[in-house]
Amino acid sequence: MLRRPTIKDVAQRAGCGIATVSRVLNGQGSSSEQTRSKVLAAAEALGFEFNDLGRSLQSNSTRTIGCIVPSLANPVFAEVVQAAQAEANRAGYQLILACSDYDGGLETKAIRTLLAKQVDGLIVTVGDARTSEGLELIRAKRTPCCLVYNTPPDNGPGDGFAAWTVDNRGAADAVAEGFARQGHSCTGFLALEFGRSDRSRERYEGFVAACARLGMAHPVLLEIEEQEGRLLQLLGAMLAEHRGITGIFASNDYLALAAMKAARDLGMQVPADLSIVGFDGISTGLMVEPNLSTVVTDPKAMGRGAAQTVLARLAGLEPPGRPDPAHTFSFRQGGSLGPPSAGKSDGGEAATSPPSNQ
Amino acid sequence: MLRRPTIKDVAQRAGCGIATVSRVLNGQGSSSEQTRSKVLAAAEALGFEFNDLGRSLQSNSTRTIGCIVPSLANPVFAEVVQAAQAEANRAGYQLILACSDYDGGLETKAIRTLLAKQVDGLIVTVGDARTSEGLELIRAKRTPCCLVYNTPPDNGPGDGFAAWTVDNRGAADAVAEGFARQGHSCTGFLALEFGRSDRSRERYEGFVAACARLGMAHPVLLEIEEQEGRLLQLLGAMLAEHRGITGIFASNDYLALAAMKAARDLGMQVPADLSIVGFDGISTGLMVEPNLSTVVTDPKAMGRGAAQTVLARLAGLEPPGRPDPAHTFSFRQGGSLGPPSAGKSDGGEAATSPPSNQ
DNA sequence: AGCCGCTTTGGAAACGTTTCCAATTTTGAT
DNA sequence: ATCAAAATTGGAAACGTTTCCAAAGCGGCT
Repeated sequence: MLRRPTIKDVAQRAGCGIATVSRVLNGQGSSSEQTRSKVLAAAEALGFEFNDLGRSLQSNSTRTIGCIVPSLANPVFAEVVQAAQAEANRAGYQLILACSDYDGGLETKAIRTLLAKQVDGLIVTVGDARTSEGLELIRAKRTPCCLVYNTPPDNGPGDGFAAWTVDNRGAADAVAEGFARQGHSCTGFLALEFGRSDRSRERYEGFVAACARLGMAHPVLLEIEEQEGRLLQLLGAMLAEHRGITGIFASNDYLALAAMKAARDLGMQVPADLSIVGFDGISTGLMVEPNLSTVVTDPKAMGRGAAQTVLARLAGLEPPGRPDPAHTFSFRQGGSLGPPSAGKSDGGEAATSPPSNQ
Repeated sequence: MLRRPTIKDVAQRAGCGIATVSRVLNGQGSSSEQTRSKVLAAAEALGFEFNDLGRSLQSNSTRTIGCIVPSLANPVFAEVVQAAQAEANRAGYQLILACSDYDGGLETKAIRTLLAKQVDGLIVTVGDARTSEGLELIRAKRTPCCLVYNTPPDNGPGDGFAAWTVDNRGAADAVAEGFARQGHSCTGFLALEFGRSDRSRERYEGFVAACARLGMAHPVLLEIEEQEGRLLQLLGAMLAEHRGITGIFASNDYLALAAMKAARDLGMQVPADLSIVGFDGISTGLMVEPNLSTVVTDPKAMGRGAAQTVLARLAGLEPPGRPDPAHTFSFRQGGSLGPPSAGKSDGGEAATSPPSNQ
């Protein structure tokens, strides 16, 4: 009595064929009242539950959607996953999750594994949509897929993929304008794992372009490597090295918050000595003093949208329309962005407009 | 050319039997150099990849572990999942994730679905281990399972399950001592979705017992329902209603942080007018001013431990030893816990001193 | 040449399900 | 009663894989 009962066991106990059991238990085809009750009784008595493997093998569909994100430590992705899952469940699909840990090798491996498991669709955030091997695999297998927080490039593996994403360049532009409005000219861009996230790269490029457009100095790229622990010291060293910087644009809110803490620990005032702007709009940003200025995005909407896109494709329907890029983000002015204090506000190209208010 | 190539196609192209292809591609059994290269060439040419469904059906193992947590919005569970996933991957297993959204019905459904998918093992945090239907299903199917953050009861569905958990009562005791040491006597316990989390209940019960032991007043239970939005107002109303309270123990850090913000918005000083202690030790707690006093737990260790326990059972090995309950948490004294200000510090039964300030 | 033992090979069964189809039973109308 | 139509039923194939087992190939030994 170790083995789980199969449909055969039910058939035997009910004294009928397996086809009949299948029909009764799935409520399809016709069956007499008498057989129906016998089958039901047998299934009940044995505690029978279907085995999805046989089912999926036969039906060529697993009612399963794979989802790959860099990490759940970032609440943005946690929300994406949560929303995608809710949406998938509503449609009777299950989500299989994998995290790539910002590692291209793991990313590829995860995609390969999920494809082997015959997921019906995929929702994916890759490190770099221009070079991802995993996307090649997905394309080769023609599995419906939607990118999240990645911009599909014009060529390369990601070309032609559906995507729900944020207008990183536009958002970076808004941030630059925010800095300019407060009278900043000399800024830095803070990124973690810069090479492993095309989002980060796009934000940086957009910021660089916007700074140029606004006559601000070319932003200093502050790239740090490690995640745990030493972040504070690294940041301290960088701020010490680049004294002229009056504002920092961090590629995500976690970094921005860490930078705020580091600045405080270094005896600097935010925003008087150093303004900080983040990206994502995680809720923690609203809990700190001063509030974090940031680019607010809607990860739930992204996850939901991506899921709907994949599900629509699976159902043969029209995918939902995607939002106007300009509405994929909003700049939230918080207390962490203010005019640079007199002592620090330096020349640069923007010296013409001194801070005026507040 | 729509259909994905199967092992049969490879066999045909290589001019051999499917058994041979299976052996070559899996590197098992013997095969001549000549056949090997022909098979490899054919597989390569066709872009063949194994279909895990057939494989799993045959081998009666999916190399898949199911994981169910209430929500990913809580970073504690995000970390649990992350750690469990890393551990599972190391052992060649894949994690299938489902979130129950703190809903018993969804929880049962998710467990049923994962069992139907023939997961080899399960890592689960249920709402209430004493009554969970899902645990019954798992038990009936004899699927190896480890609880996380649940205490297996002496009877009921969870009885006898392995578990990696925190000593909630012990931790609540430490919190009560923390309050007592600072001179608090009249406290409140703040819980969200109280009935849906046996962790919350244990913390409350432990806190009640400890308060009694320490001669403090019976804590007021502040239970709020909604998650989004109105939390601030609700909290405000409660604090206004229970003026005598000088300290709040929140059942998790999110609530604690929200409470801190609410207190501030109400013009109260933390900790002078109101001390706040949380539970979990999420990193955000260290970023706010003042620091959040909290019970620090190690969700990564829990996730890792639970995964190891399940994996060991699958491999027929001894499960790893579980930590001494006393070491499953540590009380972190932060700035949000201090002595009550003179005006508010009241005596004994709390009714004796009417609210005085603000 | 004959035989033994080793390597290599492929047919076939099995895993649990759905579904086609043909066979059987029931129903209803004459 | 008879017959056609409709309802019910179960055998068998199919999904893609692994593995058992018997057969075939082959080298070297007497």
